[in-house]
Amino acid sequence: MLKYALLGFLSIDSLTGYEIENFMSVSTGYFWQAKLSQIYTTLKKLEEEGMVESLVEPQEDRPDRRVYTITEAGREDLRNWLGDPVLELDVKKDTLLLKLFFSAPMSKEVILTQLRLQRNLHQKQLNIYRTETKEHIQQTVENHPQLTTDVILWEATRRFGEMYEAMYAQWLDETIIYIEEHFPETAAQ
Amino acid sequence: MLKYALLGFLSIDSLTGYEIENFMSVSTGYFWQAKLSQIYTTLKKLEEEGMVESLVEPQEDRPDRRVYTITEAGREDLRNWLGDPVLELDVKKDTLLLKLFFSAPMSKEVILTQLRLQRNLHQKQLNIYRTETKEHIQQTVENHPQLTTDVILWEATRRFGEMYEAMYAQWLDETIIYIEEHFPETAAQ
DNA sequence: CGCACCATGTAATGCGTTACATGATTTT
DNA sequence: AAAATCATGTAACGCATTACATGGTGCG
Repeated sequence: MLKYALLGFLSIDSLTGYEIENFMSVSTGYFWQAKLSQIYTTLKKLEEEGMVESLVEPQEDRPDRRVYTITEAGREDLRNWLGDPVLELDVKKDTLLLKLFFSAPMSKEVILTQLRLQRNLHQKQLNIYRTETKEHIQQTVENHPQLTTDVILWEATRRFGEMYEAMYAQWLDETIIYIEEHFPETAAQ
Repeated sequence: MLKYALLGFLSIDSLTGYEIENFMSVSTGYFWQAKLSQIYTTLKKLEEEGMVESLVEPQEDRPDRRVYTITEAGREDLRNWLGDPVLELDVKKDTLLLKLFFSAPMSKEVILTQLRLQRNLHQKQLNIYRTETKEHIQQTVENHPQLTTDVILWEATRRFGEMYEAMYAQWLDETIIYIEEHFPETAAQ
């Protein structure tokens, strides 16, 4: 599926693998990520499939840049995928929830320490969505007015991130209070 | 990490791979899932590592049941993992968000169809958390009063699922209205 | 008559991460 | 002096899914 993320970025502009990784980490990164190594190998595969083409720009004192451009076949594949209805919900693996589920043998304090730490992490992420991510989107529309339609959708995904983190922090607050009041002092086992 | 989910289930009771899959699909399934094939191979690996032991119960007219029991080493490994602080947020891959992010070249109607379909899926999942999952937890505590402490934590994860789906549905409602009012009628490209 | 449930496993394939390999320029 | 940025790629490994292989019982 990374395939379509790459085609998506290249449908906006021709880019190198390195540049795609940069954009990804501040945009789709919160719901779709990849390491550089996987981006490079996937781009290579996409070129073999005829979905993208690459041109090498020689550089001095640095590795040459390999700039990828989407082909018409790539655009069509992307459009078909975008139009395909999403019929199933993605399972969202969550380490904290998994630990909490099996934490009955742990002490109340260990559980609360976990939850309070998590509270900080989610609050930080919430602030990122509200400041950095928001600014990033606003600057894009100022510098590239032709992306106004894209920006409407990017802002919708940013707003999702904001609501998600606010909900997570809220749930943690409630859960911390509940555990403080109802979890037995001594371990169950 | 599936390793710890399996140790977690076996820390509550001795079970077969098949039974673990059944419990998983109605409990941790929403934040940690695995296919039977992976469960079987992982249990085998855990036995080689000395974390679990298995006994074969012969059966007639059916494959013999292989019942796994957690060892003291397994319990210790699980406890260590449960106490380890979770320092990073899991990236939650979301196909719908990825599609939406790159949907600027699609028509307004295609996008709205996607979002409305998704609205139904999340509403259904919300109902499952509110009815089936809730009943399942209540029956567990009635049939196994010694699991009262576990059930406090299971209910917390169920509540997370409920809040998550309610938030997702809410975001979809707002996004649908926003797109209806602000997305251009003709494709941007 | 077909489907779901019970019950176990292996093999092949695909997706993703970590480690390896290189190396100049710019910022702190 | 150390770390981050720019810039590309391969190799090894680990985690996850799909397909293959087997087969009886019970329900609608």
